Order: sequence, then C-alpha cells, then structure tokens
Amino acid sequence: MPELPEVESARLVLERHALGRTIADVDDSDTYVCRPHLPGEMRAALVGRRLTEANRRGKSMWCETSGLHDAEAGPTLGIHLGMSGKIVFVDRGGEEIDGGDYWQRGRARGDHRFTRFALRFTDGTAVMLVDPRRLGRVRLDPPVERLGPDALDITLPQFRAAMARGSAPVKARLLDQEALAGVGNLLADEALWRAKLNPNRPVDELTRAEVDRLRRSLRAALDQAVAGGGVHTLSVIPARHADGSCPRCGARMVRGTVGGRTTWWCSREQPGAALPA
DNA sequence: TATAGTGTTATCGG
DNA sequence: ACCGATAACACTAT
Repeated sequence: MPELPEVESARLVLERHALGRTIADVDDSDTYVCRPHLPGEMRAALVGRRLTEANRRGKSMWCETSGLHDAEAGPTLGIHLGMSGKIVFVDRGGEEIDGGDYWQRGRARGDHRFTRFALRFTDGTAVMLVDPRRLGRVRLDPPVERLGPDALDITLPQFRAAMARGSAPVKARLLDQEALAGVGNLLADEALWRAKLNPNRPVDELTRAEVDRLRRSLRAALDQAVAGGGVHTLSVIPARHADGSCPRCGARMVRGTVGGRTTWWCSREQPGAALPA
C-alpha cells in the first residue's frame, strides 16, 4: 500500500486537478473513513470553497482551503490513504483521467466501487478516495504535528537523532512515524537491504558509520521509488517471496517478523539475525 | 474456506 | 512515564 512515494503521486494528482476548483458537493457519508465527523459535517464546512494547497508530510496529506466571501481561510482537509487508498480524478462524464494507476494491483482503471469520500466541483469534475479496506482517513484539521521529519527532507543530524533513542530493532524505528515520516514496510526492507543491515539489529548497537550508511541507502531508495512512481519499482521487492533470492548475491532471502511486520532480508549480506530467545 | 496484507493506534506488560 | 510488543481495525485477493 501507499508509502511516501505513492502518497507523493497522490498529492500530485490533487495538485494537478483539484486546486482552484470550487467545491459543489462532498460525499462524506462513510463515517468510518471520515471519523470523527458526522455525515454532512465536512460538506457543510467545504462547499463553496476551493482547495488552495496540497501538502504532504510522510504518508499524510492535507489541503488548505479558501475563505468564503473574502473571509479568512477555511478549514484544512486531511487525507491519509491507509493500506489501500488511492486518489482518483474524474472528468465531467465520470471518466477517470488521472490517479489510481500508481498502484494497479487488484484494481482496474475506472473501478469506483470502493469510493469512500469524494469532492465534486462546480464544473462537474471530481476527486475521490477509492479505498477497499477503509483504513484510510479523511478529516478536517488533521493532527500532523506528531509526525517526525519527512523522510525525503530529513538531515543527517536529524536521522542520527531518530535512530538514537531506545533499543528497538532498527526496522521498527524506521517504521516509527514519529521518528521520521514516510517509511513503510517495503521501503524499510529495501533501505536495510541496500545498507546490508539486518533488520533485527537494535538501534543502540549500530555504529555511526552504519547509521550514516542507512540514511544514504534510504535516500537512494526513496529517490528511485519517487521517480518510478511507487515502491513496487524498488530492487528487492520482487524477491520477497518463498523462493526469492537476493538480486545482488543470489543467496536465499529469509522471512521473519520484525516490528510486527513481515520482513525479508538476504541471508548472506544481512547477517546477524534472530535475537536470542 | 483460510490467510496475508504497502498502515495506524489503543492497550498491555515490563 | 517511557519503551516495545501485540491486537485490532475492515475488507479484498489469493
């Protein structure tokens, strides 16, 4: 599902099409995705306004809105894609003309069965959140202040600080959105594989050189995935299966659970392994 | 029919 | 209170 690169693709869909159009109607009837709002609450807050900015930090997006009648700006619209969310833009005829294709798996273009939220504009176009699993979220004035630095912007000192606390496995720390924002399960495996670090290594046992190497690897993985439009374009992802082998050295890939998530690593290049029972 | 899953968060135990 | 591990969430694809 969406990690930073996919969310950036979704943000660009909003930026290309949703900014500047006037909101005519809002479908906020899914009370699970739109919690804690009541149905109609977001519609009442947004109709007549325009989206003026599409922002992102880690996997969270938020849009600023215009004021009504030259008044001050409106509320902030927060969007999180969860595990299966996609942002899709459709034209006046309901034809899908952008979005969604950054992650085609399990969904045909134009399949809007799982639309959970939508903004319809005065010109008849619309943006929608298509999210089969409904783990995505849309809300007003979302809390984003708890997120750590965006993984694309994080400086070396900030990255060192993010890895400096506690003794969790390094992969668990990479996934901690309060430490740094944007890294998901696949990106974490890729960065660790590139840095040749075992995902179970406790952060407090990493050398400074290893931490710095990890940041370079993460940066390279992010750049590749953002350019390619998604984490599915990363190198080690195709090897995450039962008889997968390391794309670099050919050794068998090993599967385990780290930080509560399914994790794959190279048995030869990422040694160190399982913590003693 | 049973299971895994690209994310987040409440809850529990140390 | 801090930290880390786990379950739960909702639902589809395999």
